This record gives sequence, C-alpha cells and structure tokens, in this order.
Amino acid sequence: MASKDRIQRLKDETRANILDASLRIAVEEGWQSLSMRKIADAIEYTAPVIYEYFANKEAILLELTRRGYMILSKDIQTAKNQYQLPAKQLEAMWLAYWDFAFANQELYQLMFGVQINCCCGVVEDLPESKSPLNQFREVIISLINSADPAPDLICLKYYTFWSVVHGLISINILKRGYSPEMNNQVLKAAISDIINSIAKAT
Amino acid sequence: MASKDRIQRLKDETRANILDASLRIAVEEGWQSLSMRKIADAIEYTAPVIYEYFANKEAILLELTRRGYMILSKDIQTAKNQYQLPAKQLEAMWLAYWDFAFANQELYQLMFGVQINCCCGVVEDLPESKSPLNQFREVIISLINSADPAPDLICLKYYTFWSVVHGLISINILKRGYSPEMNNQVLKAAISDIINSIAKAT
DNA sequence: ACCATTTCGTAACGCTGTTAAACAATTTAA
DNA sequence: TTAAATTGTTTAACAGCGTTACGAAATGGT
Repeated sequence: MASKDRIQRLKDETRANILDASLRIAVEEGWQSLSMRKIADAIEYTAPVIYEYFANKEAILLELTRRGYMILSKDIQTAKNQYQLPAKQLEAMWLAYWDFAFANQELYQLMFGVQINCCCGVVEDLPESKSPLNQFREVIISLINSADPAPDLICLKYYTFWSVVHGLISINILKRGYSPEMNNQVLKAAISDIINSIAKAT
Repeated sequence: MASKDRIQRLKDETRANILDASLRIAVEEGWQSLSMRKIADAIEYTAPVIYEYFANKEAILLELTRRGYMILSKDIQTAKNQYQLPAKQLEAMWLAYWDFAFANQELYQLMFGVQINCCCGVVEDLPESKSPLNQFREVIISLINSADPAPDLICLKYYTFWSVVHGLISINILKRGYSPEMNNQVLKAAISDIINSIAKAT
C-alpha cells in the first residue's frame, strides 16, 4: 500500500518536471518556441505522456501563470506588511510588483504579455507615417521646464502617457461594461495629472 | 504597352485584396485564426500565390500595422491642429488615440497587442493566490475619500496604477539601456502622482 | 505559329498540437 | 505460479500550420 504513495510521488515529480522544463525552455529560447515535443525531450519521454498530466499545452501555461501569481502575491503581501500608511503601502507594493517583473521576466511575460511592437523605438521602420512618439515629442518638450531635456526623459514621459491610455483601452476592449462617461472622466483626469506632473517636475 | 499598366493595376488590386481579406478575417475570427490558406480562400487563389505579393505572413501583418499607424498618425495630427495650448493639444491627441483604438479594434490589437490575462476580472480562477486586484483593493479604498466607492471605480484606479507600472516594465524588458535610477525616480513619481489624484478626486 | 515568360495549382517538407492504437511492464487475482 | 487486468509508454497517424519546389497552363512578344 505504501507503493501507492511512491507512485504518486513519482507522478508528482514528473508533473513538476514538465512545468520546470517548460519554464526553462522559455527562459532559454522564448515562449514562442516552446513545443510539446521539446518538453517531452527535456523530461526524457515522448509527447503523449504529457497529456496524462495536463489536458493540453494551454493547461501547462495556465499552471505556470498560477505559479507566477502565487509568487507575485507573496511578494506584494510582504511589501505591504512593512508599512502602515496606505500611501506608503501602495508604493511598496508597486515596487514589489516591479521587482517581481525583473526577477521573473519570463513568468511576467506569460502573465501579462509583453509585446514587441509598442511605442518607443521599435517602429522606426515605418517611413510613411510619423511614429506617434515623434508626433508627441515636441508637445511634451514644450511642457517640460527645460531648454534641452534628455531624449530618454521625453520617451519615458511619452511612455507614461501611453501606458495609462493603453491600459484603459485594454480593459475596455476585453471587458466591456464600464460606463463610457466614467471612462472619459478617468482618462481626462489621468492625462491632466500627468501633464501637471510634467510641468511641475524637471 | 498600356497592358503593362492594366496588369500592374490588377497586381495592386490583389495585393490590396490580400490585406483587406486578412483584416476582415481578423475582425471576424480573431488574429490567432488567420492563416495563409484562409487568406487564399478569401481571395479565391491558392496559398502559394500570396508569396508573390508578400515575403511571408509576418510581412502582411507588418503592412497592416503600417496602415494602422498611418490612420492613427493622421487622427492624432488633426486633433493636435485644433488647439494651440500644448496641454490642450496633448489631451486632444490622446483622446484621438483613444477613439482610434475603438474605431479600429483589430488594428489596435495588431499594433499594440491587447492580451487576455491582465488585471481585472480575467484571473478569477486562480484560487490559491489572491489576485493582485484583491490585494490592492483595500489599500486603494482607504485612500478614497468615500465611505462606499463603486467597485468599478476601484478596479479602474487599480488599472491606472497597473498601466503605468506595466508600461514602464515593458519598455525596460524589451529595450534595456535606460538608467535604473531614472526609472526608479519616474516610477515613484508616477505612483505618488496617482496617489495624490486618488486622494484629491472622488 | 512559336518561343519565353509569367501565373498558378499540386504536392510536398517539416513543423505544430493532439489522439488512437499497439506494445510492454507491472500489479492483481486465482 | 500462472492468468488476467491494469498501467505506462511508444509508435503512428491526423489535421492543420507556414513555406517551397516543380510542373502545367496560359499569356505576351516576335
């Protein structure tokens, strides 16, 4: 009867091996080149065995996502526990989020999807249309209280804007049901906040 | 010799047909189910012909991205031209960006990649770890000057935070080279700005 | 009318995720 | 101990993907 336990332990082990191998492959070669046959190779089995541990490939990714959220959740909690003031807590929590993203880049990509083509730099090879960054550049410069601001600073300010707007758009595209007037309100408020912060700082 | 022109016109037409069909399929079935064979079906050809007009599938997507940027660029420019004050210009430009995203949802997804799994709502089925939203909820509530704030408002505030942080993380993951101290500075500034805006408003 | 070139479809390659069936090993029952 | 049943694992295959090689058919120029 104890052999049941041993077998269960072996099963758990290969299940963990599948997850570990998947993450390792993603770290080494990127998520897009992760295949069932590669995982099978890594755990020294053939592909069909994986389906005794996971329903399909997506289930593996979902389990890894779950792992990621567990780590992230713990990190955020310990950050929160170090302060009493809500404002301080909030800052610490987001800094923990920030640190998690860089300590677990592949997990973060899996959880939140970092794309290649957004905003700064990556769209230089679009000759016909000026890139949004270029269009925003001069306007942002004229808001900064400095004669010659660093290019990276402008890019970063632009990206701050873009992040907020893009985030609000995303939530609306994939989760309809927010009242449009409230969205407009929030959007305008966020924009004017950032404008103020640009004018204030530097 | 005029037949050369006619042929060229036909070629341009099928090239445009390929792009139109691709976008239409994406609108109807989503980008992930867009295949070369489906495009070929739509333009009433077989798959290999497409390769006489585009080097590969990615080239089609890139061309559509270019299209998207041209439209977006024009929209932003006309919004900008309606004002003189930089702050007003900036607001109008981002509102134009916003409108573009909803008027061309599929193009926007292609250009900036809207993921399925971020933040609010979509991660409910992760029982073991509290979702980040839940962890942030009470802290955000305690910052709002209201006894009983609307749940959607909290979610939206959370998403505003998340957008900024996620945006800054993205730019750092895929484009290294920004000085870490500046990033930290910008991150903390953005966070405290949002905190202030939360405390101020409502 | 003939040749050259372009246009297009068929078939195939190597890859993907996934499943069915067959074989081997192990555990259980008589 | 031997037979039966269950489990573990592999091989083979399917359907789909992006992409390419090749041959046939249609076209244009001389």
